[in-house]
Amino acid sequence: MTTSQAHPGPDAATSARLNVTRADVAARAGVSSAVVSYVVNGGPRPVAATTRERVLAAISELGYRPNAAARALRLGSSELLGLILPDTRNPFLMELAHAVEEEANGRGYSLILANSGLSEERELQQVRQLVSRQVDGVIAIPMRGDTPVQELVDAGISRTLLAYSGTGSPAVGTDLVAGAEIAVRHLIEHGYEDIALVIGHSSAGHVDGRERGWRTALEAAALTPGKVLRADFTREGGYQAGLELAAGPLPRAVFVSSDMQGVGLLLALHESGVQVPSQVAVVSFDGSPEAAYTWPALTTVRQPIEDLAKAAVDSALAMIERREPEASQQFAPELVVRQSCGC
Amino acid sequence: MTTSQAHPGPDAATSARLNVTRADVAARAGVSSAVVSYVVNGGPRPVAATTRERVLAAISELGYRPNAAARALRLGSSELLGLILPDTRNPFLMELAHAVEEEANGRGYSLILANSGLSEERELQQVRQLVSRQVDGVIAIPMRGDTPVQELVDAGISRTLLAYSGTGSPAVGTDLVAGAEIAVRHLIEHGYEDIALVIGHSSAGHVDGRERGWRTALEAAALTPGKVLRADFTREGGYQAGLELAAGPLPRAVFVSSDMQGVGLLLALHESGVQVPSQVAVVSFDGSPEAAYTWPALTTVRQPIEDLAKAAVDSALAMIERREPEASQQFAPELVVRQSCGC
DNA sequence: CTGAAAGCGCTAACAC
DNA sequence: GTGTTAGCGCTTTCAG
Repeated sequence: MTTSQAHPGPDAATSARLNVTRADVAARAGVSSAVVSYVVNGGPRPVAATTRERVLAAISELGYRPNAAARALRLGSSELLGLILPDTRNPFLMELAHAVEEEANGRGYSLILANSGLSEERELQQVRQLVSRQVDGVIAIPMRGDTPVQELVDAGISRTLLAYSGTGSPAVGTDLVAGAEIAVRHLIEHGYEDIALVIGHSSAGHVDGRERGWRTALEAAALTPGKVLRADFTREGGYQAGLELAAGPLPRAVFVSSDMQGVGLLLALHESGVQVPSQVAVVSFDGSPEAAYTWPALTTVRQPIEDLAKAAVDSALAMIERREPEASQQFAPELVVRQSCGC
Repeated sequence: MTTSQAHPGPDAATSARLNVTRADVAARAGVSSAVVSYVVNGGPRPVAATTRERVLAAISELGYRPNAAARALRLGSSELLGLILPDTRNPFLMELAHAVEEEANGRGYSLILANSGLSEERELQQVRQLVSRQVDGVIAIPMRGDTPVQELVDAGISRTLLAYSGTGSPAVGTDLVAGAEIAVRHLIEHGYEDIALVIGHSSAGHVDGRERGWRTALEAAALTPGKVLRADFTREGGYQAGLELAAGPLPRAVFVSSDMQGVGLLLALHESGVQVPSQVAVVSFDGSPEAAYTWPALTTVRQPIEDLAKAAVDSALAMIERREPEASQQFAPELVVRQSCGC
């Protein structure tokens, strides 16, 4: 194994074998370890300028990096956030995860990514794992059951729920009802009257805001709600819905509750020889990048991902600092007009 | 703040205020903290069955979760892996990340996701952050410069490079040359002779394996290499390449080096009124799910994501345990035939 | 402005 | 089979 030879780093003898500690730095700088602490953390006590110089020099000569585990143990705070998502392969969720990561990093926190794989049991395992790891907060898109969230509450851990509002914990989300209304109103302005809906499977006792918005927009225009197709929030789900749509009497337009489903629906329609938008117009939801590259490009309602991420991290950190829940927040989505609607 | 009231969890008084420690469990079970350690970790010393029962009971009554920071400090091992990717929004990379996460979780490791955002400076920051956090190993798709990797070497941290082979660290990757050859041979079997290439921008002193494979397959069939288009590995990059292709004299087929580019290319071709596959046939590379839902569906060369993820985690852990680098590994990709090639 | 030292929760060597 | 205890690297109070 070749180690550093002619490269400008810490000297090989020191770095070859493991950890440079605060004591090493202190010795090299001829100060106590407390002083090293003060300069590394910029406090809590002031340090003379010349001493600071010597310490900084020692740090870089030795290639010293503070040990976060020790710090976490001492402080009871790991500066780690957990992010639990139902599916880390969903492109929209990954956009979100990316934005959350940026936001968290910008505030000195790292992110542990955890995938609940759409199973509540898995979600519970992940929560426990995160609790064990002393994360300071958790941001989650939770499953329906609330045992996992309850464990966070019990552990006294900051948590904020993304997308779905929950059980007494602050939630940050997009206004789904408003988003669906925007989409459907746009379709209505095109003059379409028979407007179908593609949405997820209904979970007991809860009607998705997008379904409500679709319905209210239609009723407000004195139109009768069209066909409702329920499918998974996946490309395959949308594909199946598309086949079903193509089989029956065609609606004039469809509001599809996610871009992924929209992509699948488009394929099914193509394969069935149905023209979009001339025979069936489509508006979808989410605003993932993928939707801009379909044929025809999808008109979609964009969720304000940056806002969501920022608000979620804000909320989690506020709760960490003040140890009490924040208020929930909803953000307004926005229509992105492309070709699939007939524009 | 409402805490647990009528729910079957740890009793409220204990859990409302922070951490249950090993000592609490020991006291409640009437044993020493060492014994608690033995039952939690299943060793290193045996424990009598009845004692174990009492300890387990105390653990669940108190809702005790071991403190990973303390454990990490003591053991010098955090059971954390860092994954550094150039772009956490790239769907192919996310598939990979997902697979790595599954694999790591299955072996008791959690994953810290870090995004280098295609900048070497950012990559270096991320590496330092991970070193600080005492990650046991790092899996990375590194940028070209090797300072960041060198810092890992200096810190004595296990590292394995994904995709691009590097500077003395073990690398796990797909055999790009073979993959490109498979794609191009398939196009040749269709009888196409003028076969273009869409690939990334060439970086100094390095020819992408896919370019080499494209060339050798063509030469082996005594065909002259067609046009080479260089573009970003993004949908937009592929779109630009597609416009350029549509403008000039059309090749009979194109090998596109990534599905994302393929998606963009398809859109540009549609917009330009070029028929796929009848006028131009397309085969792309990666095997992302997205490629199955384009119109027409993309024939693509699938990278063996699961194998890559497993090998990368294996390699990282082997290095952690044995403290010496593993050998590099290459995996064979596989052709997924769909419609864009003319099949 | 700087030093000494206690202690965060855990593991494992060593005693019994 | 179980108990005692040192010490991992860090922060911070309390003395100088």
